[in-house]
Amino acid sequence: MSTTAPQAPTKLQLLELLAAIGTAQWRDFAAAAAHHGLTSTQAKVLAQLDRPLPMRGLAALLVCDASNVTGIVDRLEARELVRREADPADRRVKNVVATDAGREIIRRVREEMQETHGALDALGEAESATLYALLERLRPTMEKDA
Amino acid sequence: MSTTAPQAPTKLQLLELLAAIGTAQWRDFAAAAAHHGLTSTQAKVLAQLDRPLPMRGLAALLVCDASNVTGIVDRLEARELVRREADPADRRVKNVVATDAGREIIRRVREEMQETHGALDALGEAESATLYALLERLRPTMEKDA
DNA sequence: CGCCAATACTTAAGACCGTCAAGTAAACAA
DNA sequence: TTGTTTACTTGACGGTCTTAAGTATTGGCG
Repeated sequence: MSTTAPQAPTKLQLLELLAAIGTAQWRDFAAAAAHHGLTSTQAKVLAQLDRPLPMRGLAALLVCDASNVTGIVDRLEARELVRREADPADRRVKNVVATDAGREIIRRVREEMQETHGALDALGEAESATLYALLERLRPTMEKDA
Repeated sequence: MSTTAPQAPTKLQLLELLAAIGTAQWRDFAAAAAHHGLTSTQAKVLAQLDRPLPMRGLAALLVCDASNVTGIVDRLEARELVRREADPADRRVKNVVATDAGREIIRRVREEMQETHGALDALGEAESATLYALLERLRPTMEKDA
């Protein structure tokens, strides 16, 4: 009953494995960020800023209170990694934009991550594709809130 | 060129997907913990206490400084979810033990997690097995530190 | 044995993250 | 205009985490 197919794991085992992978990934991210003097939260914010985003939008992406974002952006702005720009259409809104320095630093963090996670290189192309497809199926359900 | 096999994802795509899944999982865990008045850190500690562990051991598992553990255990102990017991063999050591209440509360958190992540139920048995095997292969490399 | 280094834990100070409650300013609608 | 909603900030408070210093115990070594 188990020639080619691996043993079927219990749901709990799978859950725990997923958690282990998740925390390992998070630790690597935090380490890479720290290496550049950023907290993981700061790096996470910077990672969203491919395009300008209002404070409110950032809060939504981070799933946290808007007042929290104020402080994080304050600290990033103090280091010139980010800029607040007035929105011409609505003067209540402040759009957060990554500076060149900001883009550069997050690029490096990602690079370092990618380097570290060369772990993925251990997978062949077919395996990568399979993993990707499976995770892609999990995603929508997991990102719905409880 | 894509009859049965899915498209091969770039390493970056896979990395981002893995991150997305990781943070979704973490959010669910935090939410379940909060539902029982625990921070995610506290829940994480409680989750380790299947068996008694010295403070030092906890710090190692959490990959953080020992002084940090003192505070976390203080708060858990104040709520009677955990107890410090003197180690008979080495009087410097304090073993942390989950109380019945502690075991019960973490059981419920897990249950709620498992409930939420009924997302995994969407996978068939064979798919679960494949996913498990793939993640299991990633694990050792990812858990090595940078 | 007596001394000294290593180990386990705690304490205190300081930074950051996160929440809630309250406040300001602008937009918008009746 | 008046009142409501929306975007953001501020302040207070608790939790997490680090670093540096301090206490107690262990264990090695002359």
